[in-house]
Amino acid sequence: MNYSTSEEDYIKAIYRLQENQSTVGTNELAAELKTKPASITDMLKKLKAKKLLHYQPYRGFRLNEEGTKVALTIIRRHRLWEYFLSEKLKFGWNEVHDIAEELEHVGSHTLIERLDKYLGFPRFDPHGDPIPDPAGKLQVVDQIKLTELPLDVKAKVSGVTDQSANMLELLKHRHIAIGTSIVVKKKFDFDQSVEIKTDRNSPFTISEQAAKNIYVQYEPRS
Amino acid sequence: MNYSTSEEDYIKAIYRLQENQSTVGTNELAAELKTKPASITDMLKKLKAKKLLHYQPYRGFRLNEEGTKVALTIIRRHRLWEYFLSEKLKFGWNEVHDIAEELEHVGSHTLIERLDKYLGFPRFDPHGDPIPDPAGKLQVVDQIKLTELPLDVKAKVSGVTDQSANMLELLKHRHIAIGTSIVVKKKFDFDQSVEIKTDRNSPFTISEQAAKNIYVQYEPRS
DNA sequence: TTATATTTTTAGACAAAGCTAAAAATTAAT
DNA sequence: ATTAATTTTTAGCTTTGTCTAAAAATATAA
Ligand SMILES: [Mn+2]
Ligand SMILES: [Mn+2]
Ligand SMILES: [Mn+2]
Ligand SMILES: [Mn+2]
Repeated sequence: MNYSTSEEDYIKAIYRLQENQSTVGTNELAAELKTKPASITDMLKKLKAKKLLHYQPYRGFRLNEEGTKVALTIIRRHRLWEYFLSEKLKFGWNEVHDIAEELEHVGSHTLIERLDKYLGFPRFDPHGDPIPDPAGKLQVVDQIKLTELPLDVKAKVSGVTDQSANMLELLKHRHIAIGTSIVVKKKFDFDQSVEIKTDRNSPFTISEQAAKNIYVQYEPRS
Repeated sequence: MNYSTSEEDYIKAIYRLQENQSTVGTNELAAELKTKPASITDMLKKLKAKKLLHYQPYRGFRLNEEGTKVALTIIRRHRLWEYFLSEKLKFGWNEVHDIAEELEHVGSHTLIERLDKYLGFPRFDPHGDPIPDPAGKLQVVDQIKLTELPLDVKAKVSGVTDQSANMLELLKHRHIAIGTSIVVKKKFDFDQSVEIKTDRNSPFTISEQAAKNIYVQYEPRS
């Protein structure tokens, strides 16, 4: 089957939202895609007709097996292009997303497989997110939130959940990137903020809000 | 200004057609784009409203300066991607066109400039066609048709006009590619067919139809 | 358990891009 | 100079994907 750019973006957004919740709502998806709820209902009918999701009017929706597979191939394309842009064209990790958002819709199967090979079969994109394999299997990563890391244990930054411009700016300012070594020196119970130490900086404090969006792994990367 | 995928394909097709003739017709463009004449008329009105071409109903049309500039930036994107696909991803020169036809519509300006740099500022695409520079200037190439090459003068294949699958198959079979050294041994006045000799083959004959689509240059490449 | 608020769907419109069939203009042929 | 053939445009319909405003369903609160 072949899907339109719009359909692909909807599928991808539903996948993203249903990772946390068990079922996705209309308003929520409308906000995610910056469209209006009415448009969501329309598209849901089409995607249901194409048997990509379970959907009971008023009851919310969820991708089925086929829909999930489609989502993962789009995510694969997206993340491979992000890797290309960052690794080969030297874009900053905060610049790659928007361009990949367009490139991901170029359909050719061979294109993606050759790109993958050319890039050396990378397993993580520049944001630390795993790249699904050709069959749509996702690497399981043993990463934990920075807020869950025990005191004085050295770990490496492996991913960032919130990839908004604001968050990326904060990380850039603190010289935190994928691979940065990091140790939590203190947690303040008052506001859950954490004091951390990286190789390149003297200790500093970041908010809980920031910390819970940063993922780390114990030393050896899987 | 920003143009839709359709608009870009129309502009590019008009550019291609008006290279030979002074003015382009509706049926002609419809054939080129595999659409119906009525659709052409509709789109022409839009492009005229956007001031990209001269157009008098029933009288034909032609890109103006602005339209030509737009056409050349699309062609630039197309040919840079073709070069990438062929050079980096090892696609055959007969496979790159269709994929580039999609990639060319990804708009980011920086993307194209960085891609250009990454590729080492190539000046010709895999079919031997010149890549417009960032300002939209086209290399002038001193190439002539194989039919115009004098007898026994060594030249190099520099381009192919007809890039249909059939033509490319013929060239592949004869081991003719961009850069191949070639000498015309004889021209048959009866049907204008030419006998040629390449490095890798004993002499053989090709039709006028094929020969006039092959362009060659005298030894030093500009 | 009614009343109120929120969420979701429906109804009706619109712009982009395409098509078919019919009308109009232009060109070519008697 | 008519008539015939060809080219081009117009009129009217269709499909996607979007929107606003109103109606319906569900959830929350008094
Ligand atoms: Mn996208
Ligand atoms: Mn990413
Ligand atoms: Mn195209
Ligand atoms: Mn080409």
